[in-house]
Amino acid sequence: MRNKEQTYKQIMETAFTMFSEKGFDQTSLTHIASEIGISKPAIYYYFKSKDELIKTLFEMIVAEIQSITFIDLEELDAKNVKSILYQVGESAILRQEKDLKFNQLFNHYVLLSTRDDYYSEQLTKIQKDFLNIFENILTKAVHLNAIKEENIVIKSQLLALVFDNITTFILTDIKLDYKKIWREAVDSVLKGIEHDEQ
Amino acid sequence: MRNKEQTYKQIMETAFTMFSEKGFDQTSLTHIASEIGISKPAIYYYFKSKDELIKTLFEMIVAEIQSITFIDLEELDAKNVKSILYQVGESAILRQEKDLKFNQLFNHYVLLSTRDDYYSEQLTKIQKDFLNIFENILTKAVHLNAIKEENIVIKSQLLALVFDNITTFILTDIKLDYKKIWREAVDSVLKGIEHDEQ
Amino acid sequence: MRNKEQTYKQIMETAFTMFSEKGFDQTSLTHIASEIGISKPAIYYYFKSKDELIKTLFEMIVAEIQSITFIDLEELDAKNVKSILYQVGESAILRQEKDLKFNQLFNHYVLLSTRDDYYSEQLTKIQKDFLNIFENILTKAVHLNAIKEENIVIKSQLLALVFDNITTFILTDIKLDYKKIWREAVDSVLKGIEHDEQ
Amino acid sequence: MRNKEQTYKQIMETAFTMFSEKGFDQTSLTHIASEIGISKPAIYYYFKSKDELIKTLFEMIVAEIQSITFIDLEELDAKNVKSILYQVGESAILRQEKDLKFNQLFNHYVLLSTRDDYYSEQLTKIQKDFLNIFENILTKAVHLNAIKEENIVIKSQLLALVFDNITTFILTDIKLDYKKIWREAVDSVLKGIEHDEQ
DNA sequence: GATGAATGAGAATTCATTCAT
DNA sequence: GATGAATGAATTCTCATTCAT
Repeated sequence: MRNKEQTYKQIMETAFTMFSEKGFDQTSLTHIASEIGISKPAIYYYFKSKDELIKTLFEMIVAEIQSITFIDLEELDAKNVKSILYQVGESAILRQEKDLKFNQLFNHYVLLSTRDDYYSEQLTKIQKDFLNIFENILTKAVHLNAIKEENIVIKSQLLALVFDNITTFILTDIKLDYKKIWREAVDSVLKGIEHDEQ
Repeated sequence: MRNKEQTYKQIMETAFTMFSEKGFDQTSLTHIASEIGISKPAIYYYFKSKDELIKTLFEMIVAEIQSITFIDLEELDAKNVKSILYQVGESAILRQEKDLKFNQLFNHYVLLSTRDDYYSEQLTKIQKDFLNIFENILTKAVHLNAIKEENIVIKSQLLALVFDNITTFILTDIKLDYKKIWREAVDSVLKGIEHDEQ
Repeated sequence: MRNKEQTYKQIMETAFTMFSEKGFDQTSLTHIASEIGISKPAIYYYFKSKDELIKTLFEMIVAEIQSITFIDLEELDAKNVKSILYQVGESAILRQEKDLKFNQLFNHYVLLSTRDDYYSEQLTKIQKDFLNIFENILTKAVHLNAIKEENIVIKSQLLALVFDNITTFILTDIKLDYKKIWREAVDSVLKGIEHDEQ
Repeated sequence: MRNKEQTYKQIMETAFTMFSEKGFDQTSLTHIASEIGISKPAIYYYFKSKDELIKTLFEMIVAEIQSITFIDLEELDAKNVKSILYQVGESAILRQEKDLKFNQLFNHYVLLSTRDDYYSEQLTKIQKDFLNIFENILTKAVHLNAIKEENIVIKSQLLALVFDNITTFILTDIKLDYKKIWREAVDSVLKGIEHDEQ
């Protein structure tokens, strides 16, 4: 009741958890408020509407995704292409296994995007950025002479699809060795286009 | 509209369309009934509750998925492993591009599964079946001496993930050459483990 | 619970009374429903929204006003101009004294019209019709040679204003002899323009 | 904005405008506060409650009405009865055309009076004062031998009703020549009871 | 087979009001 | 003098569900 920042944070965190677990429609502000132990109108003090809360949370998530998937291409050199690629996937797998809620919530936004243009546009942007990451890595690798310029657009899209779906599969009850699968993906895709010294 | 079977069918079809477009929570029985031009209680004549309608629809979808993804391993021989794999993906891509609603609705069930054990269990089964398809193909290919026995479990899981995510990506606004991506996936995965005569 | 027409009528009547007594904002659907002894959603079965209930009631009132203020000009002849005018006012005064709620509710619509174009337009129409009634009577009287053609537009507007405000004043606690006032208005206005035989 | 008096004035002025435009129920303290640029609780520093703000504003209006409708009977003499009466109406019409908000707000209090005895009593008093003004003028005119003592109570009430409704009609979209109507009213009412020299 | 009429529960939102600071 | 933070109560409205007919 005293600390503004704290209440705000609590709302965001509780919303994050509840939305990720039950979706937007099944999570009422009454639920959120009573979970935190505040009154419903208190939420309205911080957010103009439920939609605004959902949107604010989305922006937070987007920012986080962008910071997480950021890769410094400067680090890339002829020798470490593969290990960088391994690492990108492995760190995502690790994070996802630790914070299942994150991707879960993200999926709710994906469905929300089918009925709301704002989310639809934003998500398309994110997905494109995401595809670009792998294309940029492979393109740079070509310039570095680490791999041959062969079908690299398609190959990078393939990697992106695998990467993306691994994080989704982790949400299911199916326990696979996702790290190995990712390494296999990287290996398979690069096999044959790596230069000899690699 | 008088005919029992017909009304039932109409309810199922309308539910299919509306659920896929707006999700379960955003589709009320009132909407469905008025879309068909029947009264709301009429739905209760055919389905005990909204949940039961959702479940019945799910069972229909599951049956359809199983019939669609069925592959007759008998057809497989040493020479056509790759083309069979190509075909599996391509026919799925074709179908999906024609009937976006199907996968869209499936995604709603995926999210529903996070808060309902019944769906969670069913979906896990489906995903496992799905993983098995590719494992069975590759295993058979090994027996047929078409490919070497090298990491084939992981490889088949990799193919399954790509296959699965292609159908999901088709739903987004991002237009990629999914057929090429799938061929690349098959090629990459089999590269190096194919026997010479292949 | 059984009779559709009855429930509808009850809602309309209760809304009529409560709206006229407390205005639209201070009358909640909960109030109306509990006054009738039905549930709140029952009202929604008959009216799409509170606004629609308000509008339906308005249309009823407008129809009633039109039927009440209708005057058959055919009845008018050179001898009865004054007595017809007396009668118009007296019957309105009588009705208003019997059904205070009616004009009270009408006043709420007048205020509503300041924030809703629909009501604003409708009310302007009604007021104009109303002004026309007196103009038509006086014009006809001129044709009948009952009165001289002298300032009759202004005179008819004057009568309309008096007529209108009498019904409003009746709502207040001030008891005046409204019939006498109305007769005085008619007499004053016609004085000097009546033809000799009148 | 720092100054106590000034903030008080701003609240009163903003309340005046907003209440007159949207009525009491549709004007929230939040609206008023944000319009002024102060916090909602600040209003509570000056007024115990919303009701008190409404009441204070009412008292201000009543005072203004009384000052506006005050007529110095001393000015009246046998020659200027009509011109004084013309003037009373014309200045009211002029003022009203300039400040529509005033009468609009007054109307809100009229409706409020139907559910609140305080306003009901106050308004009755005002209306009576108002009726008295015209009665006093005509009575004085009789004493001055300007007009005959004939039905002057009813006549003065008639004038009051016309006067009152003119200011109300100005609020509607109907543009009439209110000055002419008023003159017609005065002329009609006095016609026949004026003394010859008049 | 189907519906008209109705309901209880619960949703988002707004408001006047309070109080520690 | 003024406000940030919060609340209880109320509002409109929607929904899944029921049941007599």
